[in-house]
Amino acid sequence: MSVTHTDVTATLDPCGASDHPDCGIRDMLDRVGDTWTVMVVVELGASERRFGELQRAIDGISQRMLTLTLRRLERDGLVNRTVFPTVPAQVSYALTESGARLTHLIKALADWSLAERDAIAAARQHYDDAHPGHAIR
Amino acid sequence: MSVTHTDVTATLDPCGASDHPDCGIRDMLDRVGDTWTVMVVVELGASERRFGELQRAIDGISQRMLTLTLRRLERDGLVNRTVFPTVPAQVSYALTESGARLTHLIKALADWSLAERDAIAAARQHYDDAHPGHAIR
DNA sequence: CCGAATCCTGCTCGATACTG
DNA sequence: CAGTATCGAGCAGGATTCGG
Repeated sequence: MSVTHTDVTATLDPCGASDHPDCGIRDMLDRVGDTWTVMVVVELGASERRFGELQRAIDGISQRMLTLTLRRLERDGLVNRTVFPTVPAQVSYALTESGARLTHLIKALADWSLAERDAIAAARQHYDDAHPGHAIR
Repeated sequence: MSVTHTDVTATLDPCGASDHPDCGIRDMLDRVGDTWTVMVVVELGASERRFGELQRAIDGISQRMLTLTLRRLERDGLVNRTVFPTVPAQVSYALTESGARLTHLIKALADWSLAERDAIAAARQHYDDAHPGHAIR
């Protein structure tokens, strides 16, 4: 009873799923859904970081993916890249204003995940029990 | 100055990027980031739908992906599947309570996307102008 | 009408090695 | 330290076909 699901379509309708396939929101969703983007933004949300610091902080990320992720974020104006002409070179990354706002969105994602995780885990358990051998994934 | 990015790490830290690789939040992010999941949930947020209706409403989705997406949502307890034993069979899908709450999250995503889309488009344009030939993606 | 099964392809990502 | 370049494996996802 508490939850009503009415106004989402109001927001999405002008460029919603029902209409033309590409509406710009997809680009954003792809980024948020990206494994590494979220982690990088969270790290940078804590404080400005250097390349190597990020790589060490984010477990399992490869040089390549860190580079790509940072480039995309930079391109989208969510991260600032600063090069210090020292030897060897030092490069620092920090969130921009837009990046900081992205941070709020990620917080919403995290809150939702934490709130729903138990319910979803239970639902999965129940489903898997009811459908043995039927591996969805 | 309006935007502070402090408490995100507070939320994510207990199972954050800095720590162990898998913390459950990733599962959720993967779903939200999924191309079709969001569209399906938005459609179902408007109203209960049948399989064929969904396929016609969501432009470009294949049978296969619609099936897979719905199965995952069902498994996670976000969608209820109801079979009417008519001939031929009719199957209806509707959001559960949890699914409706997911709807709120998606609204947050959509709001953010709309709010930032112009800034990001401009940033990209600027970046691409400054880095010609350097295709990030 | 709903969906499972099979095949096939392109793209993403990881590993590795090399520059400034 | 901070990247770029290249190659190869794995998997997501489209097309197609068949079953209930």
